[in-house]
Amino acid sequence: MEKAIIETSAGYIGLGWTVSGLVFLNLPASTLHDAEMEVNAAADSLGATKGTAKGSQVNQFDFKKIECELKSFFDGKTVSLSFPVDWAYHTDFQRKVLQRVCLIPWGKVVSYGEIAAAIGNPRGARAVGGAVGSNRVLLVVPCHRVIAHNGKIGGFGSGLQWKRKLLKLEGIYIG
DNA sequence: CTAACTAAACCTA
DNA sequence: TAGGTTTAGTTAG
Repeated sequence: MEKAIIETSAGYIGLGWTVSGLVFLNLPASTLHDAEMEVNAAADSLGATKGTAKGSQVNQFDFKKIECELKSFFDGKTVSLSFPVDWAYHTDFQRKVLQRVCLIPWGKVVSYGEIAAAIGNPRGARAVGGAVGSNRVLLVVPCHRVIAHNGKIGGFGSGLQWKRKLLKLEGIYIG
């Protein structure tokens, strides 16, 4: 697995990917050191820290593009952030949910229940909550655009303040 | 209309 | 089996 860190106006973003696509993408950390720690922790938890050969030509992944879009995103610009993802570390159900979440356009929000209905489980809203909570590819899979059915913000594993901040970047205000 | 509480529903470890 | 980024229904104020 390849690893890298991208600097944006909001901080240092760590990410990891394979030939198949992105494996994880963290939220901005305030220091380069923190970002490195997070990247290593993420890679470790996936048990894929070994064999990070730098020599292998794994540039099917458009690094330049994601770097540009991430910087733009935190500068408040509208970007698609649609990149290939390596779903190998997710469950089938989680993949279904997350791929559906990927379809939510910039600046829009959807409820957990709507996602559940869209994948054929009208009563599985809570399961959807668990699935988006397992999302390792933040921003690329815009799980922050999934909120509760009554317009409330719902939850966010990495900290609710982040969810608010991300939505604010897209012009959405809650609470 | 809001707040509080309950039950139902579904996936993951 | 417990618990999570839920939701719909009921009841009280």
